[in-house]
Amino acid sequence: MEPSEIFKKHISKFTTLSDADFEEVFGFFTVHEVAKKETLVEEGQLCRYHYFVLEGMLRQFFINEKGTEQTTDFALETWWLTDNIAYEHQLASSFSIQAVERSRILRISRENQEQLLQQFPQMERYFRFVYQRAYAAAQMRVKYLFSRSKEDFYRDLVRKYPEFVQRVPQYLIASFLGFTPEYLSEIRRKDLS
Amino acid sequence: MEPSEIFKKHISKFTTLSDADFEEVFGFFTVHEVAKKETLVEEGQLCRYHYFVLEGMLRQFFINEKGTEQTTDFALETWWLTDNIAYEHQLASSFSIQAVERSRILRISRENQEQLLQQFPQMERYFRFVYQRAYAAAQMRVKYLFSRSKEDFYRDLVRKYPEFVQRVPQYLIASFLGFTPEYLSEIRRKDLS
DNA sequence: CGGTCTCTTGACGGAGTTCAAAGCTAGTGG
DNA sequence: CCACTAGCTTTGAACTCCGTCAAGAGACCG
Repeated sequence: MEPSEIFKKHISKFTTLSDADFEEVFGFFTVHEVAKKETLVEEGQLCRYHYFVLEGMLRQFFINEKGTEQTTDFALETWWLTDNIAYEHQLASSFSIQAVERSRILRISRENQEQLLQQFPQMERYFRFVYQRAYAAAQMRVKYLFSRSKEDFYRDLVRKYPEFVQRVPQYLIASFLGFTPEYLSEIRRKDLS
Repeated sequence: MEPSEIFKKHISKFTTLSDADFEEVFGFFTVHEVAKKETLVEEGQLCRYHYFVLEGMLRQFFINEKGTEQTTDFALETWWLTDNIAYEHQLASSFSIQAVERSRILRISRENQEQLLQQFPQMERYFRFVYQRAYAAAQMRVKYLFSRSKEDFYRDLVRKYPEFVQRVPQYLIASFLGFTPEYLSEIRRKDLS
């Protein structure tokens, strides 16, 4: 499917735009191919763009005090991703963003997004939904982080998103769930017997 | 300060409304006094409203598997709070919401909020900012939860928000940081010597 | 096939929990 | 306005989950 088609389909879930308007709106974005493990944002650098995943998968992570990568988020098809604070105020980013797989994405700069919203106020509604949904997901994530043991994190993930667990290497699963690959290994061993 | 004044001041940070429009917008909300420990939303029940804190403090929590309250969020003056998923889709709530202190709040129902947004599209911009900010805060929260020990959680909180730590009982601090009151006590003892 | 990622195994240690009991404090009613 | 009590906070001992370190076994890519 064409990038514009994917994006149009997503927008039309939340707001209405004429075909002519959509063409113009789409002009604010650029399409990019990114290779597996390619970095889009580097922790500590400016975060200039907001990313929309057309195909593939991005992840957000930071380097913790022990010097290991802690993954905080994955973005799959039709999800937006950026370091919101760094993007909004054009500050140094607290996270890196990297492609997990070969991906196709849309990208928009801070200035373009602001201009887009000025010119097409209907897009305020679209982004209101996008942020509301993302916030709701983050709220549930926090609840989840507090409600279960690390062992349960893994078991639940396997039960709810088996294809995702297949799609992603184990060390990233461990990094996302906040524990060591060694411990993940131990859980998996238990599951076999 | 008058409720309408507090709210108007907040709205005007993000969008512009004429005085006449503001009057009408304000009509979609109702003002309420809530007593200390009064419950606004009960886990498992419908979450009918979105709350805006004028004065005082609300908290959001759930009952974890061990049967103890886990606080996930506090909302102070000018912050919005609700269970976003339950509110948006009018489903059973995953959280309870309770007043920590005697508070004054604004309240809007799901239907009214939708109608408000239809009638005053400028308010889409306002809520877009509200959710964007809340999402950004939640994103940093997740990073934070992964990057420090529980001992550091407490130390950082005291350093960054000493008035807040004074304002709230210790068992709520422990519940918010995700550890036991006993362990909090142990940390405090260390700090004295 | 050779080397570099990735995953597994096991021994040990420490941060944080649990349980039980005692000391404190603040709000309530008399 | 004082006294009583329920609810908060502190202590200490035993225990557990999970991280660390080190080393070996697979697996995948050029």
